[in-house]
Amino acid sequence: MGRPRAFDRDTALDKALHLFWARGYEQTSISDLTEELGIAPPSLYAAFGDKRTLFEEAVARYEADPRSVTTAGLAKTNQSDVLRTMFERAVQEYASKDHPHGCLVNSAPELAANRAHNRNLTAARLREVTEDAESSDTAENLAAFAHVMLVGLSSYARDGADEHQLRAVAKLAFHAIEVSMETG
Amino acid sequence: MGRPRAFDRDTALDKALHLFWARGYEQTSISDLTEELGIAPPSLYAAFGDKRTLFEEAVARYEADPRSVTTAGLAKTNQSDVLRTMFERAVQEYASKDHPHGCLVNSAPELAANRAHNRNLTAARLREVTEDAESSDTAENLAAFAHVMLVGLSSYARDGADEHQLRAVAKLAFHAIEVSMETG
DNA sequence: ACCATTTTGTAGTGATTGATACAGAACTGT
DNA sequence: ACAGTTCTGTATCAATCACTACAAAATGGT
Repeated sequence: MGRPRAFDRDTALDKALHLFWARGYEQTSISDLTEELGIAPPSLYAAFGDKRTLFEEAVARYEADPRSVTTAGLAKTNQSDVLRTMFERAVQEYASKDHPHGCLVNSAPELAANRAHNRNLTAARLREVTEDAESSDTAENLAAFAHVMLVGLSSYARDGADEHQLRAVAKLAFHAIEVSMETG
Repeated sequence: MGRPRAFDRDTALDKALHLFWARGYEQTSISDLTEELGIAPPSLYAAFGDKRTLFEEAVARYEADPRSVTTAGLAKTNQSDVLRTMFERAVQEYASKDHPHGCLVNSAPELAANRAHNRNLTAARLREVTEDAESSDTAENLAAFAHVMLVGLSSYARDGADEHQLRAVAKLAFHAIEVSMETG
């Protein structure tokens, strides 16, 4: 019913996501968005609501990606695999040339709630797959350490570090985790 | 000569620093600054130049503080002490109630050059205090790991983590470093 | 007392911000 | 063919951005 939309909403959302990813929420203006998406402001507002709503939908799209670092880790069935998978995925993704460097969620100051959610998911998963019951009270600490590392790796990638440099750091971090799990 | 300044330049710079620290460069407007500093725009511009120059001077003031995390670490005379000092200082400072949470340099996207500088200083110091010559080629990796941790801890503190939570993460990180140094 | 110099407060600059009013265009259902 | 609905493009809106023109006020030097 009515005049059909002249652009593809999904690809437009994807372009918006990449803009927010590269520049951040505040630094991305409506002018930037309408130019990049090739549409006029009224079309953008009709399709996505206001700027904040568009940002939230873009973040939701970002987090729904199965390539997501946290999501990939949660699929594993023991603590070591969960965390190694997260680090390796971060190393591969954060410096990728296919999209802006770093992690959208770990870069945006306004996404603290998302970070807390991911950290909680990780902690819950680490508790879930724990075999030795005595190390379960450190699941929160392990998750906190892992996500602190991810934030740091994201920043490092944004500052220009390549995959090789990220991996060198991740290797040290994973070392810490294995030692921690052994000593309980 | 001429009419004397009606405000103290040094305390004004300090207030500006705290505003930038809490909100970031782009998110801090001239209006915010003139209101917080209690002066009118012409006074601000006459005393500090434009916004960017004021920001740079504020950052210089921030980094000149001897309580600075990196500075404190560089004073130590062996690798373990250098890094432990940095972590402990970060844990104490990043969640302090005396000033905005986190680290100004590790939070601002526009301060990548400062981060690289601090990382290089740390790597150089770690190389300098190395006794075992064979572990010297990992000084860059150690420094990179440490500063990735610091960025992550800064973000964690900004997200609301308290000193206790930061210390739990830092303890794991320091564990990683000691293991790495032992295994060469 | 007067001049030169610097700061102050007021008021405003043009540019950009997020968001819209409005009219015409393009579709569907009857 | 026509009504109803939705989208598009132009042309804005008020608010805020970083920044400054201007004149009065406050000093030191002579």
